[in-house]
Amino acid sequence: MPVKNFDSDAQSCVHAKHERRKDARPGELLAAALELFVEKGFAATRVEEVAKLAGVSKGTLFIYFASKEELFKAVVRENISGRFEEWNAEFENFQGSSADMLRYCLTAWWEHIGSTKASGITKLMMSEARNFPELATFYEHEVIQPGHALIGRVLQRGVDRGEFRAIDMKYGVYIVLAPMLFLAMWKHSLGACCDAGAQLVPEDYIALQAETILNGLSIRQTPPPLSQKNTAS
Amino acid sequence: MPVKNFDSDAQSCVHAKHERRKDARPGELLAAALELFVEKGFAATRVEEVAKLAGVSKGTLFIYFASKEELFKAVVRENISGRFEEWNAEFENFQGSSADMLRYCLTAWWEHIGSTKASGITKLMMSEARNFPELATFYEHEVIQPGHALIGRVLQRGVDRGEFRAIDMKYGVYIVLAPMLFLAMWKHSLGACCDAGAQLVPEDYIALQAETILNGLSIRQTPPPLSQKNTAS
Amino acid sequence: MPVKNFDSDAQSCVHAKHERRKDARPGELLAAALELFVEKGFAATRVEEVAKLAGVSKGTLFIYFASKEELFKAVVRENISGRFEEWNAEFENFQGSSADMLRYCLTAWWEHIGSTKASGITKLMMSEARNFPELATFYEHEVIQPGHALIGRVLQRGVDRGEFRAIDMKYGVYIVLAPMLFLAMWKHSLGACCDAGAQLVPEDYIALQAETILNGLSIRQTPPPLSQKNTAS
Amino acid sequence: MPVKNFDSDAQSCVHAKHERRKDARPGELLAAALELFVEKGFAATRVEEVAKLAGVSKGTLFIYFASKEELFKAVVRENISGRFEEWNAEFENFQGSSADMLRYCLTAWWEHIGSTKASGITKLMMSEARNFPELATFYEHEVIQPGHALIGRVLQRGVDRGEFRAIDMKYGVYIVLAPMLFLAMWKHSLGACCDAGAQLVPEDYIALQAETILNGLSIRQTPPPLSQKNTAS
DNA sequence: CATGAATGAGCTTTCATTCAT
DNA sequence: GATGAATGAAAGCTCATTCAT
Repeated sequence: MPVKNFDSDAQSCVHAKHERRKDARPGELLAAALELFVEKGFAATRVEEVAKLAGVSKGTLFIYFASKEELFKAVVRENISGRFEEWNAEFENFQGSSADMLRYCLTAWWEHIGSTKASGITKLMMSEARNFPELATFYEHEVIQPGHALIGRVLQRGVDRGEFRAIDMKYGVYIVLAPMLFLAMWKHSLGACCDAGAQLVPEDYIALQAETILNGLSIRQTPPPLSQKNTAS
Repeated sequence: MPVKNFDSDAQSCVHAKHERRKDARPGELLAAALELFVEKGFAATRVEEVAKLAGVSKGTLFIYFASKEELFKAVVRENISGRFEEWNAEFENFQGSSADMLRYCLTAWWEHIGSTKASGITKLMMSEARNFPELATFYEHEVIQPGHALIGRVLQRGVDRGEFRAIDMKYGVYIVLAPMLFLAMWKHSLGACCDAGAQLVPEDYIALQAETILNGLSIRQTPPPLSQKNTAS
Repeated sequence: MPVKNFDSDAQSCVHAKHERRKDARPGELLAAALELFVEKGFAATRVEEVAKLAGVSKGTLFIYFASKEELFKAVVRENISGRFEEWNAEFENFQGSSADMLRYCLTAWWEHIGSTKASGITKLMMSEARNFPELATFYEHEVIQPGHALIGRVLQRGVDRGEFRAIDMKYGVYIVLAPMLFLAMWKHSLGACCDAGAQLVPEDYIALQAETILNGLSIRQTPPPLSQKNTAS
Repeated sequence: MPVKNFDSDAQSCVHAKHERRKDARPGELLAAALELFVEKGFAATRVEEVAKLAGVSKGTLFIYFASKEELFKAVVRENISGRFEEWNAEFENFQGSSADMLRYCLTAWWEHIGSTKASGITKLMMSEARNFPELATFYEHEVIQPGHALIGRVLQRGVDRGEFRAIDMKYGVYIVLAPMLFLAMWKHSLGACCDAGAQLVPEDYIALQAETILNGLSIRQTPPPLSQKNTAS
């Protein structure tokens, strides 16, 4: 994830009062801001805390970001750099069953997004979208639409190849997305501070979701009987 | 809605016009606070706005709630009042297939929680849990654990009756919960302010999730082949 | 002067912490702001000082004025309330020589403007006009133009009646205005802090200016010889 | 202009291109500072702007001036360098009528001070005198007292030679000074940003002031009758 | 010497909280 | 009880000043 580029070994050197590290600063600040914004929310995070976590003074932050709001926008943008081009290419080249493709999607998502700080953006957007409509629009174009499109293509491939049952794709994508996005949010909220969450192993969560989804998408020999309200006595 | 509990008997007192609904104040404040906290988050909501929305002055709010934090806690507590006793009773009395039971769960959840303001609590907890650990614990005991237990019983009933395949219940409950909780959060965040979200019809979303989950939990005649990494050429 | 309306006996009562004097506040704040802005300039005056001088807290100031800049604008506007209507009426009704009229102008100006806090506005505008173009335009319309017009009428009356010699009125008005405005500015700057200024008695200053101006405007029997450069002695 | 004194011999040093004019730096900084201080006032001028206008970095400014205040003081001191010795010499040598002498004073003042950046000092002192008492005292000794003395001598010469009427010199000097100093201030404040000011031609302004002052100082054949309040015409 | 990244005191502004009415 | 004027701690942001390079 982009943020990682910057953290590297910032801690390893002794900082003098006026050490110049101009090109490293923005990344360090963005990483610090991401962490705190995700943890405490935008409004409850003080710029001084961000600066402190990045190892600089309050004033320095404002050299690189004109305002707290600009910092927020930069955090979101920084962590959304188009990964979709790469993923779409992977989709084109994938050889294998659609079930495998879907499993790969989920695993890769966890590996590259879910388990990294980038997953914090999901929680951040959910928490702050309504306070930053401009960012919400940006996020919709940069993440939601490409994401839906990609998952839609994966599912459609399965349908086209007779591997998945036909579904309304508009809602179908959420079969895959909802469990993953919930995981991302859970991880950064209750999962980070309550017992129930502490015990959840993401890989196991994903494994069960994957098999259930695949089973759910499969074409059954005998469909389950349509239910009538409180049918059986 | 839980909040209503508070106002409910407010009508019964007959005073002069100007003093009417005096004991309804806390309920009105809680409703206003829920709405604004959900929309803007705790920190970004001003108590004056809450008071205004409730039709009282800022000072009045502090007569009923010692601080903004106490107001927040009251909002959460008030809106997760134990409905589980009732629901557990429904579970005991339910006559019908486990598939129907699960469908009923999802439908009832939407009707009583998802579509009401109470769903905002889910978003609130996700956004603020880490700032209110005490509340997170409370929420875990009052909502998460009973919720998991209830869903767990529903699924276990299906397994026990040979209707659902056996799964690790610790993760199994999320098969049902994740799509619903994601819907609740989405509705109050991006869904409330971006195009993609505007077009989502919750009932249709839930219907597809329900059938997919049931299909996913079903015992298949022929299980899908275990996948090897990039099996087919 | 408008400002005076407010100072009255503010000091005479004992202030409790939360005493309510809502309608008196703006005036007290404007008076305090005028004093400090004139003394130290806009930028060098801190809002907290203004509040303190007005006997309120920092926060209170912002209840009445949205920003420091709005406070500044209000100070200027407050002290410019149209006195010109009244003065123009006086002009119409004046019975007497134009010399007397001019003397009366200067005396009245000192009495109602020059000697009061309102004269500080002159210094304030001179110091800050270029930082507040919007206010400069406002001041031009509300003060400069009516002022020039009024003085112009007074002088023109004298010319028309054969009392004053004919002059280009565009520059003529400054014969009267310059000495008065200089006095106002001097009084609030060097005059307030240096020995030379301390000894200047405004009434005497004005008396001499008046007689010299009148003499200067008079129609001489024998005009002074046109000078050639460095005429022989 | 005084500032030039500083640069003057800067051309004589022959270095490499990049090092050229090294010793001109302070002069360039002072010129830049004068311009900005006059335009925006001391407090509202940022040292970075001054440095930029002088073509150097912020840090460089502090090599030459210990603080912003010191820079301000240097600007004032630099621009009021004693021209009075020269002017007093001119006074001694002047051959001609006192009227001519006075006309020459006004013309020369405009030429050497009024029309140059040095006139900005007048505005600067008026605006900031009370924030810099030390400078005010300095200014009083270096400018005000010599200036008053010089003008006083000119007027006294006229009186002594029977050319001007006798006046109290303490106030008499302002007959000459007030219109000129007002012009200087006007030019750098409202005159620089409002329509009324834009149309004022200084030479014409001075010409009319000169003739009116001379007329006003002249000994009249028939003095104007002492006015009684509202005397009938 | 010159630079400009970094600092942090200081200022404007906000807003939860108080309390006289 | 209800009000809303008043408070002041706290937060965002600025900018004179420093100093390693």
